[in-house]
Amino acid sequence: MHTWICPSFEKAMRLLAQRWTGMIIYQLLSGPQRFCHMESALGISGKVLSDRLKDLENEGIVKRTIYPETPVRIEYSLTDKGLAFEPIMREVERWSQTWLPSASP
Amino acid sequence: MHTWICPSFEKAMRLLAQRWTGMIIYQLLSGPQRFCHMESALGISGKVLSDRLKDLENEGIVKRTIYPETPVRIEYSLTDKGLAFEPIMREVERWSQTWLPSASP
DNA sequence: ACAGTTAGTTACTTTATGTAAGTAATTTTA
DNA sequence: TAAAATTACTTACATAAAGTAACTAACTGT
Repeated sequence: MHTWICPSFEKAMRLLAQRWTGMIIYQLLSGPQRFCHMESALGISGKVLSDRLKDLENEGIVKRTIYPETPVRIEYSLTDKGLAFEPIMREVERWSQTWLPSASP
Repeated sequence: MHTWICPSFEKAMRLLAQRWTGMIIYQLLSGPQRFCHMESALGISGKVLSDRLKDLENEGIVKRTIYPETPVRIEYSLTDKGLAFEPIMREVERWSQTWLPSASP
């Protein structure tokens, strides 16, 4: 059994270990976005994006806002809890730039 | 198509989005460890741990050292590339402590 | 000799992810 | 005005990844 790792930390890691979760949060760090924009920006399928956004909404990380314009516009954005991922993303960025230099063309 | 996200960043995220990868790195940040110790500390199955350690070795994040004692001892440790994950883990820890306070008993 | 440990592997099941097409409500274009 | 496109999804199905449990092989301690 394993009881020696902090459960909060474990849960956070489990979130990030869900495929696409991190990329979705990173994508939303650049501002509120619509479903189909995220779909093409990330190269993710509608099904998985839909699932992930629902999960992230349930976790209180993403907020779904309906603008009842005509046509209706639905935007996804980060809550404070989601915005607080920024330092993590910055460190991932730093690590990747140091240790995974882009391949030569 | 999606070409606007840095490929290095994407690769780093894909690493972390592999289940257990983050937890294994975190576990090894506390020092070199043997297979069966990690197995029980993380509550991961031997099969998956074996797979992940192989992947991480190929990525140059984990080093496998054989001590030809009797009986033979095999230890897994982080390379510099692996140790450089520490700031990321610290930020994940910080986020989790702020936003995922442990449930009441 | 027998049970236990270590570092795995193998076979099989379950879950997660990906792919492609479909839908319903609009809106733009010919 | 009919046909095509867009948005925000869902559904059905295929494949890949993870989990479970049992097994192996080499040793070791009792």
